[in-house]
Amino acid sequence: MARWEPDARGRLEKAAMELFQERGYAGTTVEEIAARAGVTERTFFRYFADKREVLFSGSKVLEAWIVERIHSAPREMNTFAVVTAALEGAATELQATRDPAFVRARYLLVSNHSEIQERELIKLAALAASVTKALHARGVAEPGASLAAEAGIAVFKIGFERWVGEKKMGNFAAHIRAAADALKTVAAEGTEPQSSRSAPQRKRARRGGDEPKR
Amino acid sequence: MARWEPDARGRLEKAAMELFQERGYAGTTVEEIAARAGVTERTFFRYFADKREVLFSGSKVLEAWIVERIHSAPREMNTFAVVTAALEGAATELQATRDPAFVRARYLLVSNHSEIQERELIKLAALAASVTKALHARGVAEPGASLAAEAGIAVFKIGFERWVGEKKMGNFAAHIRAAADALKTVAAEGTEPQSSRSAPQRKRARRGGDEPKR
DNA sequence: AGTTCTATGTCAGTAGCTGACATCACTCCC
DNA sequence: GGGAGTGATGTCAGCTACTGACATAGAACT
Repeated sequence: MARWEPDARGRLEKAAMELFQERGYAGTTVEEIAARAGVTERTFFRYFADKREVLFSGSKVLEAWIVERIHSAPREMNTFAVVTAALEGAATELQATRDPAFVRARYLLVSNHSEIQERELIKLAALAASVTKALHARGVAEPGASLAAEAGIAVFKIGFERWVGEKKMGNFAAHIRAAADALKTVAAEGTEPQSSRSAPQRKRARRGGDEPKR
Repeated sequence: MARWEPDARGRLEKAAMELFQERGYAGTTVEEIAARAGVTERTFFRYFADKREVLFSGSKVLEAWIVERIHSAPREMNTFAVVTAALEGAATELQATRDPAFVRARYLLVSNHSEIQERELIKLAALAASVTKALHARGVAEPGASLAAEAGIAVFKIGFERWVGEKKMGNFAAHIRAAADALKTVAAEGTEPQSSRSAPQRKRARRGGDEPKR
Protein backbone atom coordinates (compact mmCIF):
# COMPACT_ATOMS: atom_id res chain seq x y z
CA MET A 1 0.00 0.00 0.00
CA ALA A 2 1.16 3.48 -0.80
CA ARG A 3 2.51 5.60 1.95
CA TRP A 4 0.26 8.51 1.03
CA GLU A 5 -3.08 8.84 -0.61
CA PRO A 6 -2.45 9.34 -4.31
CA ASP A 7 -3.18 12.51 -6.30
CA ALA A 8 -2.49 15.11 -3.67
CA ARG A 9 -2.64 17.74 -6.40
CA GLY A 10 -6.13 16.73 -7.42
CA ARG A 11 -7.33 16.64 -3.83
CA LEU A 12 -5.95 20.13 -3.27
CA GLU A 13 -7.71 21.48 -6.34
CA LYS A 14 -10.98 19.92 -5.29
CA ALA A 15 -10.69 21.13 -1.71
CA ALA A 16 -9.84 24.62 -2.89
CA MET A 17 -12.85 24.88 -5.20
CA GLU A 18 -15.16 23.64 -2.47
CA LEU A 19 -13.84 25.98 0.18
CA PHE A 20 -13.77 28.98 -2.16
CA GLN A 21 -17.44 28.44 -2.88
CA GLU A 22 -18.32 27.85 0.75
CA ARG A 23 -16.40 30.74 2.31
CA GLY A 24 -15.19 32.85 -0.59
CA TYR A 25 -11.66 33.15 -1.87
CA ALA A 26 -10.41 35.65 0.69
CA GLY A 27 -12.22 33.86 3.47
CA THR A 28 -10.36 30.62 3.10
CA THR A 29 -6.73 30.14 4.04
CA VAL A 30 -4.24 27.89 2.35
CA GLU A 31 -3.93 26.02 5.62
CA GLU A 32 -7.63 25.15 5.47
CA ILE A 33 -7.34 23.93 1.91
CA ALA A 34 -4.37 21.78 2.82
CA ALA A 35 -6.15 20.40 5.86
CA ARG A 36 -9.19 19.37 3.85
CA ALA A 37 -6.93 17.69 1.33
CA GLY A 38 -5.13 15.90 4.14
CA VAL A 39 -1.73 17.50 3.70
CA THR A 40 0.15 20.42 5.21
CA GLU A 41 0.34 23.97 3.97
CA ARG A 42 3.91 23.41 2.87
CA THR A 43 2.80 20.65 0.53
CA PHE A 44 0.26 22.95 -1.06
CA PHE A 45 3.06 25.31 -2.01
CA ARG A 46 5.05 22.46 -3.48
CA TYR A 47 2.29 21.84 -5.98
CA PHE A 48 1.17 25.42 -6.61
CA ALA A 49 3.31 28.51 -6.79
CA ASP A 50 0.70 30.51 -4.91
CA LYS A 51 -2.85 30.41 -3.64
CA ARG A 52 -4.41 31.46 -6.94
CA GLU A 53 -2.60 28.95 -9.07
CA VAL A 54 -4.67 26.10 -7.67
CA LEU A 55 -7.49 27.25 -9.94
CA PHE A 56 -5.55 27.19 -13.18
CA SER A 57 -4.56 23.64 -13.93
CA GLY A 58 -6.73 23.72 -17.04
CA SER A 59 -5.02 26.62 -18.74
CA LYS A 60 -2.06 24.66 -20.07
CA VAL A 61 -4.39 22.11 -21.59
CA LEU A 62 -6.43 24.79 -23.28
CA GLU A 63 -3.32 26.38 -24.67
CA ALA A 64 -2.10 23.06 -26.04
CA TRP A 65 -5.42 22.41 -27.75
CA ILE A 66 -5.35 25.74 -29.48
CA VAL A 67 -1.70 25.74 -30.49
CA GLU A 68 -1.88 22.23 -31.88
CA ARG A 69 -4.79 23.18 -34.05
CA ILE A 70 -2.97 26.17 -35.42
CA HIS A 71 0.05 24.07 -36.29
CA SER A 72 -2.01 21.48 -38.07
CA ALA A 73 -4.18 23.95 -39.98
CA PRO A 74 -3.96 23.80 -43.78
CA ARG A 75 -1.26 26.01 -45.21
CA GLU A 76 -3.55 27.97 -47.50
CA MET A 77 -5.99 28.95 -44.78
CA ASN A 78 -5.79 32.64 -43.96
CA THR A 79 -4.61 33.87 -40.61
CA PHE A 80 -7.75 34.97 -38.85
CA ALA A 81 -9.65 31.91 -40.06
CA VAL A 82 -6.92 29.69 -38.64
CA VAL A 83 -7.18 31.36 -35.27
CA THR A 84 -10.95 31.28 -35.04
CA ALA A 85 -11.09 27.69 -36.25
CA ALA A 86 -8.56 26.71 -33.58
CA LEU A 87 -10.59 28.49 -30.93
CA GLU A 88 -13.78 26.81 -32.07
CA GLY A 89 -12.11 23.42 -31.97
CA ALA A 90 -10.76 24.00 -28.51
CA ALA A 91 -14.15 25.24 -27.40
CA THR A 92 -15.79 22.07 -28.61
CA GLU A 93 -13.20 19.98 -26.82
CA LEU A 94 -13.57 21.95 -23.63
CA GLN A 95 -17.32 21.56 -23.73
CA ALA A 96 -16.97 17.83 -24.31
CA THR A 97 -14.64 17.25 -21.39
CA ARG A 98 -15.77 19.61 -18.66
CA ASP A 99 -18.88 19.71 -16.55
CA PRO A 100 -20.82 22.88 -17.43
CA ALA A 101 -21.71 23.39 -13.78
CA PHE A 102 -18.03 23.41 -12.88
CA VAL A 103 -17.20 25.78 -15.72
CA ARG A 104 -19.87 28.19 -14.61
CA ALA A 105 -18.94 27.97 -10.93
CA ARG A 106 -15.33 28.68 -11.74
CA TYR A 107 -16.33 31.58 -13.96
CA LEU A 108 -18.37 33.16 -11.20
CA LEU A 109 -15.51 32.73 -8.78
CA VAL A 110 -13.07 34.41 -11.14
CA SER A 111 -15.35 37.26 -12.09
CA ASN A 112 -16.15 38.02 -8.47
CA HIS A 113 -12.57 38.20 -7.25
CA SER A 114 -10.25 40.65 -8.92
CA GLU A 115 -7.27 38.90 -7.37
CA ILE A 116 -8.11 35.74 -9.31
CA GLN A 117 -9.14 37.71 -12.36
CA GLU A 118 -5.67 39.15 -12.60
CA ARG A 119 -4.26 35.68 -12.84
CA GLU A 120 -6.84 34.72 -15.45
CA LEU A 121 -5.89 37.70 -17.55
CA ILE A 122 -2.19 36.93 -17.48
CA LYS A 123 -2.96 33.36 -18.48
CA LEU A 124 -4.89 34.70 -21.44
CA ALA A 125 -1.98 36.98 -22.27
CA ALA A 126 0.34 33.99 -22.21
CA LEU A 127 -2.11 32.21 -24.46
CA ALA A 128 -2.02 35.12 -26.86
CA ALA A 129 1.77 34.96 -26.88
CA SER A 130 1.67 31.25 -27.72
CA VAL A 131 -0.82 31.85 -30.50
CA THR A 132 1.41 34.59 -31.85
CA LYS A 133 4.36 32.22 -31.84
CA ALA A 134 2.38 29.52 -33.59
CA LEU A 135 1.38 32.03 -36.25
CA HIS A 136 4.99 33.05 -36.72
CA ALA A 137 5.76 29.39 -37.36
CA ARG A 138 3.19 29.55 -40.16
CA GLY A 139 5.07 32.47 -41.66
CA VAL A 140 2.71 35.20 -40.51
CA ALA A 141 4.57 38.49 -40.06
CA GLU A 142 4.29 41.16 -37.40
CA PRO A 143 2.24 42.99 -36.40
CA GLY A 144 -0.40 40.82 -38.05
CA ALA A 145 0.40 37.79 -35.93
CA SER A 146 0.12 39.62 -32.62
CA LEU A 147 -3.03 41.40 -33.71
CA ALA A 148 -4.68 38.20 -34.90
CA ALA A 149 -3.74 36.53 -31.62
CA GLU A 150 -5.00 39.35 -29.43
CA ALA A 151 -8.16 39.67 -31.47
CA GLY A 152 -8.63 35.94 -31.16
CA ILE A 153 -8.35 36.12 -27.40
CA ALA A 154 -10.89 38.93 -27.34
CA VAL A 155 -13.22 36.78 -29.39
CA PHE A 156 -12.63 33.85 -27.06
CA LYS A 157 -13.32 35.92 -23.97
CA ILE A 158 -16.52 37.40 -25.26
CA GLY A 159 -17.71 34.15 -26.73
CA PHE A 160 -17.04 32.46 -23.42
CA GLU A 161 -18.86 35.08 -21.40
CA ARG A 162 -21.91 34.88 -23.59
CA TRP A 163 -21.87 31.10 -23.46
CA VAL A 164 -21.62 30.99 -19.69
CA GLY A 165 -24.24 33.71 -19.46
CA GLU A 166 -26.86 31.52 -21.06
CA LYS A 167 -29.40 29.97 -18.72
CA LYS A 168 -28.77 26.60 -20.30
CA MET A 169 -25.28 26.63 -21.73
CA GLY A 170 -25.59 25.73 -25.41
CA ASN A 171 -22.91 25.52 -28.06
CA PHE A 172 -19.68 27.21 -27.00
CA ALA A 173 -18.10 27.07 -30.45
CA ALA A 174 -21.13 28.79 -31.97
CA HIS A 175 -20.67 31.70 -29.60
CA ILE A 176 -17.05 31.98 -30.65
CA ARG A 177 -18.03 31.96 -34.29
CA ALA A 178 -20.63 34.65 -33.63
CA ALA A 179 -18.10 36.82 -31.82
CA ALA A 180 -15.57 36.38 -34.61
CA ASP A 181 -18.16 37.40 -37.18
CA ALA A 182 -19.13 40.39 -35.11
CA LEU A 183 -15.52 41.46 -34.85
CA LYS A 184 -15.08 41.22 -38.59
CA THR A 185 -18.14 43.36 -39.07
CA VAL A 186 -17.00 45.95 -36.56
CA ALA A 187 -13.52 46.14 -38.02
CA ALA A 188 -14.84 46.36 -41.56
CA GLU A 189 -17.16 49.25 -40.74
CA GLY A 190 -14.22 51.56 -40.41
CA THR A 191 -12.72 50.60 -43.73
CA GLU A 192 -14.19 52.69 -46.52
CA PRO A 193 -15.02 56.15 -45.20
CA GLN A 194 -11.60 56.45 -43.68
CA SER A 195 -10.37 59.62 -45.40
CA SER A 196 -13.61 61.56 -45.06
CA ARG A 197 -14.83 60.52 -41.66
CA SER A 198 -18.46 61.49 -42.06
CA ALA A 199 -20.02 58.71 -44.12
CA PRO A 200 -23.38 57.53 -42.78
CA GLN A 201 -23.28 54.60 -40.41
CA ARG A 202 -24.25 51.32 -41.94
CA LYS A 203 -26.52 48.97 -40.07
CA ARG A 204 -24.82 45.79 -38.94
CA ALA A 205 -26.19 42.74 -40.75
CA ARG A 206 -27.98 40.29 -38.49
CA ARG A 207 -26.56 36.81 -38.76
CA GLY A 208 -28.37 33.49 -38.28
CA GLY A 209 -29.95 32.32 -35.08
CA ASP A 210 -26.88 31.38 -33.06
CA GLU A 211 -26.62 34.68 -31.23
CA PRO A 212 -27.91 34.82 -27.65
CA LYS A 213 -30.79 37.15 -26.83
CA ARG A 214 -29.73 40.10 -24.62
CA MET B 1 4.17 76.06 8.36
CA ALA B 2 2.51 72.78 7.57
CA ARG B 3 2.84 69.95 9.97
CA TRP B 4 3.92 67.50 7.26
CA GLU B 5 5.68 67.82 3.96
CA PRO B 6 3.02 68.09 1.30
CA ASP B 7 2.28 65.51 -1.41
CA ALA B 8 3.10 62.33 0.46
CA ARG B 9 1.49 60.40 -2.35
CA GLY B 10 3.78 61.89 -4.94
CA ARG B 11 6.84 61.28 -2.82
CA LEU B 12 5.82 57.66 -2.37
CA GLU B 13 5.39 57.17 -6.09
CA LYS B 14 8.75 58.71 -6.82
CA ALA B 15 10.52 56.73 -4.11
CA ALA B 16 8.92 53.53 -5.35
CA MET B 17 9.99 54.02 -8.97
CA GLU B 18 13.53 54.82 -7.87
CA LEU B 19 13.85 51.84 -5.58
CA PHE B 20 12.25 49.43 -8.02
CA GLN B 21 14.82 50.41 -10.61
CA GLU B 22 17.68 50.26 -8.14
CA ARG B 23 16.85 46.96 -6.47
CA GLY B 24 14.08 45.44 -8.52
CA TYR B 25 10.44 45.15 -7.53
CA ALA B 26 10.73 42.05 -5.38
CA GLY B 27 13.94 43.33 -3.85
CA THR B 28 12.42 46.41 -2.31
CA THR B 29 10.06 46.37 0.63
CA VAL B 30 7.21 48.72 1.26
CA GLU B 31 8.98 49.78 4.43
CA GLU B 32 11.95 50.98 2.36
CA ILE B 33 9.71 52.93 0.02
CA ALA B 34 7.99 54.58 2.93
CA ALA B 35 11.28 55.39 4.61
CA ARG B 36 12.64 57.09 1.50
CA ALA B 37 9.44 59.09 1.22
CA GLY B 38 9.72 60.08 4.87
CA VAL B 39 6.61 58.32 6.13
CA THR B 40 5.79 55.00 7.73
CA GLU B 41 4.70 51.79 6.06
CA ARG B 42 1.20 52.30 7.40
CA THR B 43 0.90 55.59 5.56
CA PHE B 44 1.90 53.89 2.31
CA PHE B 45 -1.08 51.58 2.65
CA ARG B 46 -3.35 54.52 3.31
CA TYR B 47 -2.56 55.90 -0.13
CA PHE B 48 -2.24 52.66 -2.05
CA ALA B 49 -4.28 49.52 -1.65
CA ASP B 50 -1.21 47.38 -2.15
CA LYS B 51 2.41 47.48 -3.19
CA ARG B 52 1.68 47.32 -6.92
CA GLU B 53 -0.84 50.08 -6.97
CA VAL B 54 1.84 52.71 -6.43
CA LEU B 55 2.73 52.31 -10.11
CA PHE B 56 -0.73 52.95 -11.51
CA SER B 57 -1.73 56.49 -10.72
CA GLY B 58 -1.76 57.26 -14.45
CA SER B 59 -4.33 54.70 -15.45
CA LYS B 60 -7.38 56.68 -14.34
CA VAL B 61 -6.17 59.67 -16.34
CA LEU B 62 -5.67 57.59 -19.45
CA GLU B 63 -9.13 56.12 -19.08
CA ALA B 64 -10.66 59.56 -18.72
CA TRP B 65 -8.91 60.84 -21.84
CA ILE B 66 -10.19 57.95 -23.91
CA VAL B 67 -13.74 57.91 -22.60
CA GLU B 68 -14.15 61.66 -23.03
CA ARG B 69 -13.09 61.44 -26.64
CA ILE B 70 -15.57 58.68 -27.29
CA HIS B 71 -18.38 60.70 -25.77
CA SER B 72 -17.54 63.77 -27.80
CA ALA B 73 -17.08 61.95 -31.09
CA PRO B 74 -19.42 62.94 -33.92
CA ARG B 75 -22.62 60.92 -33.99
CA GLU B 76 -22.19 59.69 -37.56
CA MET B 77 -18.71 58.30 -37.04
CA ASN B 78 -18.64 54.52 -37.11
CA THR B 79 -17.77 52.49 -34.06
CA PHE B 80 -14.28 51.25 -34.73
CA ALA B 81 -13.21 54.63 -36.09
CA VAL B 82 -14.46 56.29 -32.90
CA VAL B 83 -12.43 53.93 -30.77
CA THR B 84 -9.22 54.23 -32.75
CA ALA B 85 -9.54 58.00 -32.97
CA ALA B 86 -10.00 58.18 -29.20
CA LEU B 87 -6.96 56.00 -28.67
CA GLU B 88 -4.89 58.11 -31.04
CA GLY B 89 -5.95 61.28 -29.26
CA ALA B 90 -5.11 59.84 -25.87
CA ALA B 91 -1.79 58.63 -27.24
CA THR B 92 -0.95 62.10 -28.42
CA GLU B 93 -1.88 63.55 -25.06
CA LEU B 94 0.12 60.95 -23.18
CA GLN B 95 3.14 61.64 -25.33
CA ALA B 96 2.78 65.37 -24.77
CA THR B 97 2.60 65.12 -21.00
CA ARG B 98 4.93 62.29 -20.02
CA ASP B 99 8.68 61.98 -20.20
CA PRO B 100 9.52 59.22 -22.70
CA ALA B 101 12.32 57.98 -20.47
CA PHE B 102 9.85 57.50 -17.64
CA VAL B 103 7.37 55.74 -19.91
CA ARG B 104 10.03 53.35 -21.13
CA ALA B 105 11.40 52.69 -17.66
CA ARG B 106 7.95 51.92 -16.38
CA TYR B 107 7.26 49.66 -19.35
CA LEU B 108 10.43 47.66 -18.71
CA LEU B 109 9.51 47.33 -15.06
CA VAL B 110 6.06 46.04 -15.89
CA SER B 111 7.16 43.63 -18.59
CA ASN B 112 9.86 42.15 -16.38
CA HIS B 113 7.64 41.43 -13.40
CA SER B 114 4.61 39.25 -13.90
CA GLU B 115 3.23 40.40 -10.58
CA ILE B 116 3.00 43.97 -11.88
CA GLN B 117 1.94 42.81 -15.32
CA GLU B 118 -1.13 41.19 -13.82
CA ARG B 119 -2.17 44.52 -12.41
CA GLU B 120 -1.50 46.23 -15.72
CA LEU B 121 -3.71 43.71 -17.48
CA ILE B 122 -6.63 44.19 -15.13
CA LYS B 123 -6.34 47.96 -15.57
CA LEU B 124 -6.57 47.44 -19.31
CA ALA B 125 -9.56 45.19 -18.80
CA ALA B 126 -11.21 47.92 -16.74
CA LEU B 127 -10.39 50.34 -19.53
CA ALA B 128 -12.06 48.02 -22.01
CA ALA B 129 -15.13 47.91 -19.80
CA SER B 130 -15.27 51.71 -19.70
CA VAL B 131 -14.90 51.92 -23.46
CA THR B 132 -17.68 49.40 -23.84
CA LYS B 133 -19.91 51.48 -21.60
CA ALA B 134 -19.10 54.64 -23.54
CA LEU B 135 -20.01 52.88 -26.75
CA HIS B 136 -23.29 51.73 -25.27
CA ALA B 137 -24.02 55.37 -24.54
CA ARG B 138 -23.56 56.03 -28.24
CA GLY B 139 -26.15 53.39 -28.99
CA VAL B 140 -23.77 50.64 -30.05
CA ALA B 141 -25.24 47.23 -29.38
CA GLU B 142 -23.69 44.06 -28.03
CA PRO B 143 -21.58 42.19 -28.84
CA GLY B 144 -20.21 44.87 -31.15
CA ALA B 145 -19.43 47.29 -28.35
CA SER B 146 -17.44 44.78 -26.33
CA LEU B 147 -15.63 43.52 -29.38
CA ALA B 148 -14.73 47.00 -30.55
CA ALA B 149 -13.49 47.84 -27.07
CA GLU B 150 -11.41 44.70 -26.70
CA ALA B 151 -10.02 45.05 -30.18
CA GLY B 152 -9.20 48.66 -29.40
CA ILE B 153 -7.28 47.63 -26.31
CA ALA B 154 -5.37 45.08 -28.36
CA VAL B 155 -4.51 47.80 -30.84
CA PHE B 156 -3.43 50.08 -28.02
CA LYS B 157 -1.24 47.41 -26.43
CA ILE B 158 0.53 46.51 -29.62
CA GLY B 159 0.89 50.08 -30.76
CA PHE B 160 2.33 50.94 -27.37
CA GLU B 161 4.81 48.07 -27.42
CA ARG B 162 6.05 48.98 -30.85
CA TRP B 163 6.34 52.63 -29.89
CA VAL B 164 8.32 51.89 -26.73
CA GLY B 165 10.40 49.39 -28.68
CA GLU B 166 11.76 52.07 -30.97
CA LYS B 167 15.30 53.27 -30.25
CA LYS B 168 14.09 56.84 -30.38
CA MET B 169 10.43 56.86 -29.47
CA GLY B 170 8.63 58.56 -32.36
CA ASN B 171 4.93 59.15 -32.85
CA PHE B 172 2.79 57.03 -30.55
CA ALA B 173 -0.46 57.82 -32.33
CA ALA B 174 1.02 56.71 -35.64
CA HIS B 175 1.79 53.32 -34.17
CA ILE B 176 -1.76 53.01 -32.97
CA ARG B 177 -3.07 53.91 -36.40
CA ALA B 178 -0.75 51.35 -37.97
CA ALA B 179 -1.92 48.65 -35.57
CA ALA B 180 -5.55 49.51 -36.22
CA ASP B 181 -5.00 49.26 -39.96
CA ALA B 182 -3.21 45.96 -39.55
CA LEU B 183 -6.09 44.60 -37.50
CA LYS B 184 -8.58 45.64 -40.14
CA THR B 185 -6.51 43.87 -42.75
CA VAL B 186 -6.20 40.73 -40.69
CA ALA B 187 -9.89 40.62 -39.89
CA ALA B 188 -10.88 41.26 -43.49
CA GLU B 189 -8.74 38.41 -44.81
CA GLY B 190 -11.06 35.90 -43.31
CA THR B 191 -14.15 37.39 -44.85
CA GLU B 192 -14.75 35.95 -48.28
CA PRO B 193 -13.58 32.33 -48.38
CA GLN B 194 -15.58 31.55 -45.28
CA SER B 195 -17.72 28.69 -46.60
CA SER B 196 -14.97 26.98 -48.58
CA ARG B 197 -11.99 27.41 -46.35
CA SER B 198 -9.29 26.72 -48.94
CA ALA B 199 -8.98 29.94 -50.89
CA PRO B 200 -5.36 30.92 -51.59
CA GLN B 201 -3.78 33.24 -49.05
CA ARG B 202 -3.59 36.83 -50.17
CA LYS B 203 -0.51 38.88 -49.47
CA ARG B 204 -1.06 41.63 -46.96
CA ALA B 205 -0.69 45.07 -48.52
CA ARG B 206 2.22 47.07 -47.18
CA ARG B 207 1.17 50.45 -45.85
CA GLY B 208 3.18 53.68 -45.85
CA GLY B 209 6.36 54.34 -43.91
CA ASP B 210 4.95 54.60 -40.39
CA GLU B 211 5.58 51.01 -39.45
CA PRO B 212 8.69 50.29 -37.37
CA LYS B 213 11.40 48.02 -38.76
CA ARG B 214 11.56 44.64 -36.99
C1' DA C 1 20.43 -5.66 3.23
C1' DG C 2 21.83 -1.47 2.32
C1' DT C 3 21.49 2.72 -0.38
C1' DT C 4 19.12 6.06 -2.65
C1' DC C 5 14.82 8.35 -4.03
C1' DT C 6 10.83 10.91 -3.28
C1' DA C 7 6.88 12.86 -1.34
C1' DT C 8 5.87 14.74 2.72
C1' DG C 9 6.32 16.98 7.44
C1' DT C 10 8.39 20.41 10.75
C1' DC C 11 9.96 24.78 11.94
C1' DA C 12 11.52 29.31 11.83
C1' DG C 13 11.36 33.50 9.44
C1' DT C 14 10.10 37.48 6.12
C1' DA C 15 6.94 40.64 4.07
C1' DG C 16 2.43 42.26 2.66
C1' DC C 17 -1.50 44.00 4.63
C1' DT C 18 -5.20 45.33 8.39
C1' DG C 19 -7.69 47.05 12.52
C1' DA C 20 -7.59 49.74 16.61
C1' DC C 21 -6.11 53.44 18.87
C1' DA C 22 -3.05 57.54 19.90
C1' DT C 23 -1.20 62.13 18.59
C1' DC C 24 -0.97 66.77 17.41
C1' DA C 25 -1.03 70.83 14.38
C1' DC C 26 -4.63 73.22 12.41
C1' DT C 27 -9.43 75.11 12.02
C1' DC C 28 -13.90 76.32 13.26
C1' DC C 29 -17.14 78.32 16.12
C1' DC C 30 -19.21 80.38 20.12
C1' DG D 1 -9.41 83.13 22.76
C1' DG D 2 -10.34 78.78 24.31
C1' DG D 3 -12.62 74.41 23.63
C1' DA D 4 -14.15 71.06 20.35
C1' DG D 5 -13.44 68.85 16.34
C1' DT D 6 -10.70 67.28 12.00
C1' DG D 7 -7.48 64.97 9.35
C1' DA D 8 -3.10 63.18 8.19
C1' DT D 9 0.06 60.58 10.42
C1' DG D 10 2.36 57.30 13.85
C1' DT D 11 2.39 53.04 16.80
C1' DC D 12 1.49 48.42 17.69
C1' DA D 13 -0.22 43.89 17.54
C1' DG D 14 -1.58 40.38 14.57
C1' DC D 15 -2.85 37.43 10.48
C1' DT D 16 -1.62 35.05 6.34
C1' DA D 17 0.92 34.12 2.12
C1' DC D 18 5.08 32.31 0.99
C1' DT D 19 10.17 30.42 1.50
C1' DG D 20 14.46 27.94 2.89
C1' DA D 21 16.58 24.35 5.48
C1' DC D 22 16.41 20.19 7.33
C1' DA D 23 14.19 15.77 8.96
C1' DT D 24 11.59 11.39 8.03
C1' DA D 25 10.00 7.18 6.34
C1' DG D 26 8.18 4.16 3.00
C1' DA D 27 9.40 2.58 -1.83
C1' DA D 28 12.42 1.31 -5.27
C1' DC D 29 16.68 -0.11 -6.88
C1' DT D 30 21.08 -2.92 -6.77
